Amino acid sequence: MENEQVYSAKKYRTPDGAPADIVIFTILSQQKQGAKKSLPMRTLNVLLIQRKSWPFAGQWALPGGFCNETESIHECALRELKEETGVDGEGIEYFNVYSKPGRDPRGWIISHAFLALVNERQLAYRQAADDASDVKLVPVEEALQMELAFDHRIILQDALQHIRGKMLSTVIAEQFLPEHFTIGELYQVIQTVVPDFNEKNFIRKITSTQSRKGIVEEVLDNGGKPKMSNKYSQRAAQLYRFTGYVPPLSIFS
Amino acid sequence: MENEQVYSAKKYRTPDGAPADIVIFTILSQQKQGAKKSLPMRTLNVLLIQRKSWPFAGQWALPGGFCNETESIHECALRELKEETGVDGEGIEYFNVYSKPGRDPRGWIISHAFLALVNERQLAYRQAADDASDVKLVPVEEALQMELAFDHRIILQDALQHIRGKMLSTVIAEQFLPEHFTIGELYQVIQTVVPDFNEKNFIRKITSTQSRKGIVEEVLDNGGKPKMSNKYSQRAAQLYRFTGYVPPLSIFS
DNA sequence: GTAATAGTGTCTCTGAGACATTATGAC
DNA sequence: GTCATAATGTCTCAGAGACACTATTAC
Repeated sequence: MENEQVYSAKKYRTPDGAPADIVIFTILSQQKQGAKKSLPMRTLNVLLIQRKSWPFAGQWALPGGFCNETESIHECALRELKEETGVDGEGIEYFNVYSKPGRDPRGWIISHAFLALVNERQLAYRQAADDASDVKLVPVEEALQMELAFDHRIILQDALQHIRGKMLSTVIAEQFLPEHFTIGELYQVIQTVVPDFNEKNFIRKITSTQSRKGIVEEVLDNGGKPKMSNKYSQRAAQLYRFTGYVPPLSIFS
Repeated sequence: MENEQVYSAKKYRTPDGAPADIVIFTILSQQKQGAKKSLPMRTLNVLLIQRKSWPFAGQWALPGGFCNETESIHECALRELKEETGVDGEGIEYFNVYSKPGRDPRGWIISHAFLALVNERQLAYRQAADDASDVKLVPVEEALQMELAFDHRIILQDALQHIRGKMLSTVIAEQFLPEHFTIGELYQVIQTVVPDFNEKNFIRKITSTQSRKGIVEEVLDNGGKPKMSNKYSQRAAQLYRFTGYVPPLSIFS
């Protein structure tokens, strides 16, 4: 049996590595100046590292690293996320593989791309990892203009498209929100990721429309009264939380 | 540079192979007996091959094969599909990677799973390929009960879940249909893949509902009159085709 | 008062759901 | 006439869209 394994494994040219690359998205908030209480400016950012060794030394790239034999690629991505950002993420998702011959000058290297949505607050302790001389958050629009290492621009584009679809069809917005949030915050998060998103009576649809009822629910305080927040406005807004329910989607309705 | 490549590539333990496995779905139709003209029984089937060599010799498995250095994994999957079924498929889709340590007794082998939807008619010339002693189509429900090689049962389960989501959110039903089809056929194809699918006034929704208008369009004959078909019924039914339009989906409407 | 956001009232028109009903045409 | 499927009629009620209006409260 051991013989057979060796035989089979060495018969052909084998890949030179199977890394996981992670597109780590976060939303940065910036207090609008002038206004005292107002909804912040939010921007979708992506975490990039500056490579310090060949190939593409000095260029910016997505964080990632090679997978070991003893872990699955998913575990590898979690490990890299932890190393790169200090985040114990659960919300990572695999979305594509990149294997075009010649994509990596080091050889035949098949990259597995993940995306992670990380709350700005969780990124407080981020630091440069072993093979990066620097780490920074870059607004996605800006990152897409940069000359990233490898095929990382393509990966970023794909990730962005993927996250946009997910933002509207699932409840991943919760990754960017505190546990309790106002409808205004939710709306703003969706718009930050999907700029085209524009729903007129959003509060009504999300809170009282029959078919979507159950996506969010109101948060009550000890006395059974709705919890409110006036963090962003003079008039306090009601707080909601996600229930975990996701309505089924169908183009055939 | 050449030195650096070799250095980098040989520094670590590298994978022993990166295959593509393909879940090939097809719908088989069976004339109902008794009735002369009636909609056929349709069953979702998956193509399996019987392995003739170690490991899992004699067991049934998904078709697939190892990727070469000179091709992307996507190209590899297309090649395997062609070899296995003779189909020049365009409609293949990558959906997941399987890399759990120990999943393949031959070593560290990371499998990339694709799915293909193939029309029953295109499968006419299928034949056993090099590393398979037999090929057959198995109803998915049955295949899920079988002891498949490797982690192929899991892969099949994931593929099935994936195709069900896609069937309702995109227009992949067209892969299973002739160019011109009746609303009844479309309905039946959807139901074959998604047994729970049950829409009451389907014909109205698909043909006259504003928001879905444009998914299908009527087919006209030379004289500008709607084309009809009475293949499945005494009363002729109108024929439609897909336009390629897919309405956007959102849980926030 | 003003600013900035939260939330409601009201009207129209589309369309989903539920069925019953009618249409067609080979046999 | 029968059978099997195709298609329409009709009613109700949910809900999307538009947009003006009111509410709250720190400053």
